[in-house]
Amino acid sequence: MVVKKQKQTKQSINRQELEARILRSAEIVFAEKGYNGSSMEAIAAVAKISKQNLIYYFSNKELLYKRVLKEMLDIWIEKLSFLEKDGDTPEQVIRRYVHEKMQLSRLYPNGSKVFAHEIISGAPMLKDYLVSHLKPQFERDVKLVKSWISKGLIADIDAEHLFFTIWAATQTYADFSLQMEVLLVKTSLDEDDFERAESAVTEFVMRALGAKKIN
Amino acid sequence: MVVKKQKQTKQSINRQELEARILRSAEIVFAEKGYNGSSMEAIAAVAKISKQNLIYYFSNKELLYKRVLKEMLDIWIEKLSFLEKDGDTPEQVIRRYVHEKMQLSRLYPNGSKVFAHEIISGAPMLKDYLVSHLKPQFERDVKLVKSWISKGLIADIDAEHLFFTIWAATQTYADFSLQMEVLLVKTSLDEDDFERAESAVTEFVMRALGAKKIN
DNA sequence: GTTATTGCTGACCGAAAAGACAAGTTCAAA
DNA sequence: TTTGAACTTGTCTTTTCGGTCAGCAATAAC
Repeated sequence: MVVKKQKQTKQSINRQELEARILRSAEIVFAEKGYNGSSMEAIAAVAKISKQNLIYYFSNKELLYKRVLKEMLDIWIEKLSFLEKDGDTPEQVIRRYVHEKMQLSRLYPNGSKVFAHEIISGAPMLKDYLVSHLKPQFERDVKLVKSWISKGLIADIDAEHLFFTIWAATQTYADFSLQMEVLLVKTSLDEDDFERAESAVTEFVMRALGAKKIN
Repeated sequence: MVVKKQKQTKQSINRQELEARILRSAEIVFAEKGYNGSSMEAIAAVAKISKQNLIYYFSNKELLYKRVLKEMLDIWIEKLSFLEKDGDTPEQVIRRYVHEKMQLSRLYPNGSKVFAHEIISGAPMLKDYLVSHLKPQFERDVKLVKSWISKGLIADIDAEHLFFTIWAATQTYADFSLQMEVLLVKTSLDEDDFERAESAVTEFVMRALGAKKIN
């Protein structure tokens, strides 16, 4: 792809920084309030600019929302490519997959929540993207898992539902973190919690694959 | 508890029916739009009554929302008591637990979604309920699982995170059903899908517990 | 049948929010 | 230093929404 070389003026730098700050702010508000519950005013307040200025950068709410969603999804698609490196065993591939997904829950909890709100709501703004981007990757990954099964490398499990379970089990640490905080009596999930979570989920998945040795 | 005997007039019967219809309608709308995105007008439209009449039955939106949430949670708490019946093995208890949870996802997808929206949003109206009702049950259930571990009845797994994983893996079939429909190229998840899902999840959990035989 | 209670509706209000618009300010290039 | 573009803000309009209120209609109690 050709990227137009842009002169870096004081303005253009400010612009980039401010856009990024707006997107982060929007993510926070959308995660907490959903699309309808979030006002441009509230987002502007978090970004510490006026509402009118926010509208100058993102001319309307829907556009801003879609940008937030798309940023999250692009990161996911990128990080979760289920590629086999040479010499990797299925176990290694899946282990890395779970690790990456868990990282994403930890690093981008707000984006994850925005996505969750959107899917639960019937994905009015996202369905096309799911079909065009997520589905091909899903189908490729399922095919790979099935080939492992037919080669006898892993147990004969339900490949599609394996993915659903991995996604659910990892994403829950972003979306439902509040429930866990209440149950574990913590104000927020810390690094240790995520480590425990990751090793619990990893072990869970490894056993599902029929791995002989766990550690 | 003493229940006051109420005369069953034509009016009181209608009232009960209409209240129930309103609650079902509210559940549908809240599931799709979340609290903020749902208008009383929209709920009234689904229930096929006027907005004013809706307000006559439920004097404000917050109250209606809390009723919807509470109904769902009461059902969950009731169905998901992790009680050992005499002679049950841990495997049987957990198998039944997964089965019940899966049933709830199938039978009450809308209530589940309302709950999910609420938790993701930081549970502004639910935190107290979680602490007072869900937490004690969780702690009791975790204790039981840990006792099984110490008796060597099941593998040495992380009890807390086992629950988180089971909840996530089962609830995802209600909350994220749209994503699955897209990926599996279906208009809705049918009975077969739920059966496949349940047996996949059950098998995963059973393996995690270290069960020797799967089928 | 008369009265009291319950159920229901149309008209209205105030608050919040999206966005348009115009005016002013800062900055970079000539 | 001037000029035009990029940036910022205050004001205003329109729409949506939660909720009130007065009055009408149906039903139950006597």
